[in-house]
Amino acid sequence: MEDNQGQDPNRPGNHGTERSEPVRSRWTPKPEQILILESIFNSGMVNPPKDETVRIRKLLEKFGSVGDANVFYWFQNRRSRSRRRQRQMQATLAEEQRNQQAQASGGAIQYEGVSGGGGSTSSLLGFANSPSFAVSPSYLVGSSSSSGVVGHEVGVVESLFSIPNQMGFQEVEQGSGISSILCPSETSNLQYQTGKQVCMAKLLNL
Amino acid sequence: MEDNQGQDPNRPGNHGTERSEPVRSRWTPKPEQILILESIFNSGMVNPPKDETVRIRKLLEKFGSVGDANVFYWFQNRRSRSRRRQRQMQATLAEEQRNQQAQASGGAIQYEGVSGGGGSTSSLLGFANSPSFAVSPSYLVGSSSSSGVVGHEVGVVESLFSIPNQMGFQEVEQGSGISSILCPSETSNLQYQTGKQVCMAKLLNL
DNA sequence: CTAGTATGAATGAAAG
DNA sequence: CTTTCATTCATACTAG
Repeated sequence: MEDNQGQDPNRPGNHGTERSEPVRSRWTPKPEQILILESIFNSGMVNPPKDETVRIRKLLEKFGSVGDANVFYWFQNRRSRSRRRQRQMQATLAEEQRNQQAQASGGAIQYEGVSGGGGSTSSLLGFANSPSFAVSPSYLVGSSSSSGVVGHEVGVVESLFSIPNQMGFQEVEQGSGISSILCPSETSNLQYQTGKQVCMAKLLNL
Repeated sequence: MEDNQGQDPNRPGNHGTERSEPVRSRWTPKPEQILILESIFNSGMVNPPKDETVRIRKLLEKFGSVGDANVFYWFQNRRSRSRRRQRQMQATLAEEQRNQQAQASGGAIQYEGVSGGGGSTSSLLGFANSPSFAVSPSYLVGSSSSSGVVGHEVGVVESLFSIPNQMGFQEVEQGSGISSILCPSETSNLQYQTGKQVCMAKLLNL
């Protein structure tokens, strides 16, 4: 078992190390899958209930094998690490502020370039904060499985925009402003390896 | 209570994370302790009463510091995750039955289970599936003296076989049948990290 | 090759 | 009991 992801070698970092990985000991989400997950997460559903998890899993399965547990773990890890980062950033910030006493000129300390400007909490694609958006019962409607074709993801992404907002909306994260999903700032780091993919847009060949 | 496992240097990935935290914040059960706990759980006592918890704690303390709370939590988590696993397995099976499509290979990432398959109730030491074992009121009754094996832990395990057998023994459910403790099927997965220890026998150098 | 990092998975602890 | 949080471990990947 664990035969997931055996049919999509278009990984950016799939350089000459392994040509064909027979079995993967753990789930390695595809870029499209990460996009979907990030979108959902950024749209506010940071903790999907059980039934939603199943729905998300089914969505993700169009791009590669994935189980409910993977989705569950993904959200749990995402939440946890997002919070941790936030906390550390705050701690660092506070410390820097304390240290500023010795710095007369100071003040130009940034961390990740969270130029949070606006209050627009969401996706460049603008689907989550659209008022009339929130009630569609399915994440994805059609979108047949185009397995392996590289240019087709766009259609997939398009058809992705119908996610219900029926979440508890417990925490819409920090006030520094969420930047784009496609080019995330610190708050939504979706690259899952160092420099593996710098930007989601690039990642999907958009 | 924090100085448990003061002799566990086999940390493979000791990446430089902590710079000032020498003590471990949470209890990390030793292999022997896990064996004991699993044995008890598998023998039917899935929810030990208070006094039994104390007794179990005292037993476990022979192999490392542990508190009553740890034992309590362990059983609670064990119960909960066992249930969850079973539920998820049922759901997955039902769904696959409904689908019955062309999905021969592919994703078998399970929720919390590690692909059970083995129906063979085989214990490498052959003490768990002894007919008189499952119904015995003690955790682990005699029948030691299977020595001659290589590990030092054997002695420890042997000394484990002397437990005052006087428990309430309330519930003996788990209708799917108790599998081996040492090489668990999905009903009793005792490895607490993927690949960390594949089998309890291996874990104890047996 | 080795070292470092990001992250999936596991699980102890605790909250609800 | 169920769900969530926090910590830890193992692994996939990148860089050097």
